[in-house]
Amino acid sequence: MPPASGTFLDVREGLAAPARLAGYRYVETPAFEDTALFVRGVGESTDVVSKEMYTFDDKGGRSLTLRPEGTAPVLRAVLEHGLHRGPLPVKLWYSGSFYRYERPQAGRYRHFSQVGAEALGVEDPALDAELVILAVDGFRALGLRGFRLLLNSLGDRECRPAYRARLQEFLRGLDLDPDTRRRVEINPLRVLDDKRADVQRQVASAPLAVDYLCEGCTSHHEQVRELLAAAGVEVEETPTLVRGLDYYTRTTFEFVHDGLGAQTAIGGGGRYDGLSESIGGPALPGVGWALGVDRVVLALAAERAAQAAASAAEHPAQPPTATAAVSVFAVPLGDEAARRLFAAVVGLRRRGVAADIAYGGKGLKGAMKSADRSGAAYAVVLGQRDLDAGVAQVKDLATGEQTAVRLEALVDHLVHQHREPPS
RNA sequence: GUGGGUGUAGCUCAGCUGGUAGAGCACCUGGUUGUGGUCCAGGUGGCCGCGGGUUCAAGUCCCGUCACUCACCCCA
Repeated sequence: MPPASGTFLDVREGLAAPARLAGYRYVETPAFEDTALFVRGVGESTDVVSKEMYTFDDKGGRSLTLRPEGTAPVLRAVLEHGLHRGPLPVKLWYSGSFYRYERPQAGRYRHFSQVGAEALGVEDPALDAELVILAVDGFRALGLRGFRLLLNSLGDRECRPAYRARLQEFLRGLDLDPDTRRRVEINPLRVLDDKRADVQRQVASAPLAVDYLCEGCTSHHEQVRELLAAAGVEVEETPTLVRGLDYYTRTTFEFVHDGLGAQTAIGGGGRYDGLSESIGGPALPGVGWALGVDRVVLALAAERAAQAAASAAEHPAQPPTATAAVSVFAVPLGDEAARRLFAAVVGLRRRGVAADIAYGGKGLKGAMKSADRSGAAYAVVLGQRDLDAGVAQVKDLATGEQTAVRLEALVDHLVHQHREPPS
């Protein structure tokens, strides 16, 4: 709801802007997909698939699922429409709502919003680096400061099996609860990601993926790091970083922030070279990220609150800032004036000037109050007296200064004023 | 799926050991028959989340239920 929705929109556009500049093109996929896409793509052993999906049967008996993430749908759409047969890489971005059936809490909603970007068809570490840089630039452009980038490599189909077996062996020797023991068998890497202190203590000495990477993965990871360093992006190597979706290989990263309550991630992603095959497509490497719009909004709010608290210590409380929705607000007195000003407002809008008018035959005082609340720079008052004189009163709401402007020249005058706003 | 907290005016909240609903802000009107912000006066606005129970009497006590919220697991 406004006014927060304004920030929401800014964040959504701010996160997408760098990707657009980098040649990513917009893709829009359906809000729901065949359930099997997520089961096979995201992975049956993940929490997302095993307990967090909004799944239902449609009237034709098909099992559908409200999308819990964006990568599998984008890849599905690319394969279905043959974009991977055109020039590579295929670079796409998206923005929209995603759904996960979980108990909501601060920063975690059942219906949330993400902006995502994917680069498909080329296995080049420069794409991994490009994407990370685009996300960092998006955050920075929005004014976000207190975020960190965690980076890891999970290996590929060549080296991951050996690591997985070694890790499994280690985890089986620990004292873990039944749920976690089950996870050791299905998806051992994710046990490393457990936040609980006693689990963390036990896995502190676990074997790490970095130590088991094959030559190809080591080289890929090294190149990503070098490119990020060259771009001035600070990285925290985090060997225990494992993401909750099964399709990641090699590069894995997460952006974290402290202002989200119990949540920390404001975005994440990585490489997913096997995903295409697992959903029945050809071999098609890919890398991408998803950034949480709601979470970035919260992170920005947390930073602003911290800043306000800091400056409140030095300065007295500042008045709430009115959001300027329009720059001109028309105040008509009587039917004839209302017709004339309505036409003027329409004319202003058509020439790119944000304008509004008092509706409902409000009295002068009430209409002026509306003008004030609207945040407009100018009010235009028109009554019978002015009509008789062939003018309208243009009032600068900041200074209170008021000048008569001939009616024929009113729109031109305001357009001009709008381009050269009062100091 | 598990645990805690909260549901009263548009918003933020008060309402004591049960006695029939309040404040501030917002909104509207007037003070000013053609001028906003400040000030003053007045006004609109409540199935007290919903259902049941106890009682002469329930916003208040009891049971159930729903919603919201925070946290766990996990994730954006």
